[in-house]
Amino acid sequence: MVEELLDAWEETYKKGQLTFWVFLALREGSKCVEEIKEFVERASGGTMTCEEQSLYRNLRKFQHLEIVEYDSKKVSKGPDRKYYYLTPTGEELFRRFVERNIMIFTKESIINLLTL
Amino acid sequence: MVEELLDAWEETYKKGQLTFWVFLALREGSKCVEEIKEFVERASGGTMTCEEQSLYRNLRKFQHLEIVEYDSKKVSKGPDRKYYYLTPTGEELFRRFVERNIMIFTKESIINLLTL
DNA sequence: TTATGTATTAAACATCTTGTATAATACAAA
DNA sequence: TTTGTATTATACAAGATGTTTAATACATAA
Repeated sequence: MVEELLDAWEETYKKGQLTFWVFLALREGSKCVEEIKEFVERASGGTMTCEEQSLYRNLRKFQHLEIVEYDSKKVSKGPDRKYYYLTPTGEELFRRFVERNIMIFTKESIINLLTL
Repeated sequence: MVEELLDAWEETYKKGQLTFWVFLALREGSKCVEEIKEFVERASGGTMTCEEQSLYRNLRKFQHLEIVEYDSKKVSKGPDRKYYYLTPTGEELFRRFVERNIMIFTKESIINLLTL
């Protein structure tokens, strides 16, 4: 019984947190969708996951808000990939967000990513 | 412009986190709705807020799930108040949740509340 | 050239949470 | 009896993510 509650709680808890993780990913350097997804899952120790569709949707929105931009890069196979990065506005937004909110990580691997 | 984005981001970011804060509050000891609200705002350094209606709604749901119960207590003025507390199932749920998820607080005032 | 695979964009629907508003109920105290 | 307060109940709005289904664009292989 506790398992179902736990799953439901976790699912809900993570809603709304993806933006934060995307910013965390892009602060490391520009990344394509696949790399962002990998970053999120790895950096969170597997506790955060996301669908690529959600990333595409978010990134397009962030583009319109002018907080991310991208460069198209050729890769070995298939069509070009878009490598996203934070604009100065995006950087400032993230900085302000972390200043104003309680940010929440107990795993050492994350804490050093939060250094501003 | 950054201000509006920040407000919108924060509003979304906090959705789904109230459950966590309610559990955090009740782990300190049984509390009525008003006290839970005060706890959340104080313990989060003002970064988390919530409406009492949302607490009532959540607590009723938690009751049905048998993760919280309450005792009615007489107070100096007005009708009795319900003082909620975690059931053993609720305690276990919280413990498991914190084990399984990256919990995210940089403010010292919160970190010691997370001690299990 | 044609067919195939992959990245990306798009739109719609479901589910869930919180904010907000509006009522209704229950009960203590003036 | 009237008033104030705690609680329950309902409904709607706003947002986010998961999921599904298509469509578009383009590189590469056959």
